Amino acid sequence: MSKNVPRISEAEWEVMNILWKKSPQTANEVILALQDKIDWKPKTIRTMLDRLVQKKVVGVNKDQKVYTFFPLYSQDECQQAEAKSFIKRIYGGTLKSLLVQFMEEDSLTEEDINELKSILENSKKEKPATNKNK
Amino acid sequence: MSKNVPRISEAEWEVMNILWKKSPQTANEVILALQDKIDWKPKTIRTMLDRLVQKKVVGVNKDQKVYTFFPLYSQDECQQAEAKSFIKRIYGGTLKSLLVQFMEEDSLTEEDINELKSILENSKKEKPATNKNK
DNA sequence: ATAAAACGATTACACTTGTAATACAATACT
DNA sequence: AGTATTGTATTACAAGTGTAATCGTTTTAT
Repeated sequence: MSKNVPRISEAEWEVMNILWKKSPQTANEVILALQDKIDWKPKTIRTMLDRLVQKKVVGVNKDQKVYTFFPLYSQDECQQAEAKSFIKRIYGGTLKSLLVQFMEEDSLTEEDINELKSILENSKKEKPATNKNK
Repeated sequence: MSKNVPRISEAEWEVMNILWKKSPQTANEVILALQDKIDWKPKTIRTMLDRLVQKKVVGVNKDQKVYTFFPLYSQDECQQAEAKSFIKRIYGGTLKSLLVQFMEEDSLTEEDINELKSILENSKKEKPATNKNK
């Protein structure tokens, strides 16, 4: 069903990733969490938060003196949305070609490969009747 | 060694995809090729081409009366660059998690899965000493 | 109670992107 | 040769993004 997630900019993703790890969080907590990861001024992070709220990707709780923020979409939903459009744009729609490329470039270790294989194995999907349209 | 590819915007990718399919091409050829795919005015496509030239992602041959355009980077290089940054941003760097998600969402058919598996199988990479750092 | 510090709201500003239109030059048609 | 057409160059313009700073208001520490 995937409601359509508003678009999240590159910089905004950094903030979302923090909020998905734990929420709700105050602006300051987010700022601290991002501190070592990215070199942004606190005000900048605050701006990102405000924009995410405007976009309605993040909610605010204004009940306490200090606001807390929390995601309004699951990380999965958002990743899903991005991945779909990304793969379509860059790879003409097939996950396969992405994987092929990673393989060819050998950016995957033997171990990665095994892990991926086992993921695929374990997908003996038990959905005989769950025909969820195309 | 992957020179660093300039950033290609979403709309620009459409144009690049056309040029990678065949090149060089005149602006008009590109316009025709995109015609059914996207609803852009010819002028718009022309703008994209010009911007790609500015960014030095596309080259121009001005020797004939009508210019022809051609990519300055391989499709692989560009996909690589995008995929890397994308996966990092969205999936915290692991291709695995992307795959897992596609699996879970069962957006993959039984056949897709088999195909992916065989890709992984066939990667009995013969590179015993090519230890390419982490 | 004041002063300092933190928080929240508003404003800034340049660059990129999507989406063209206008102006000028070269070609092509009549 | 003159006019229509096509190609190229320049310009436009609003929305989105990266990256904050300023201005009040509320807390907090002295």
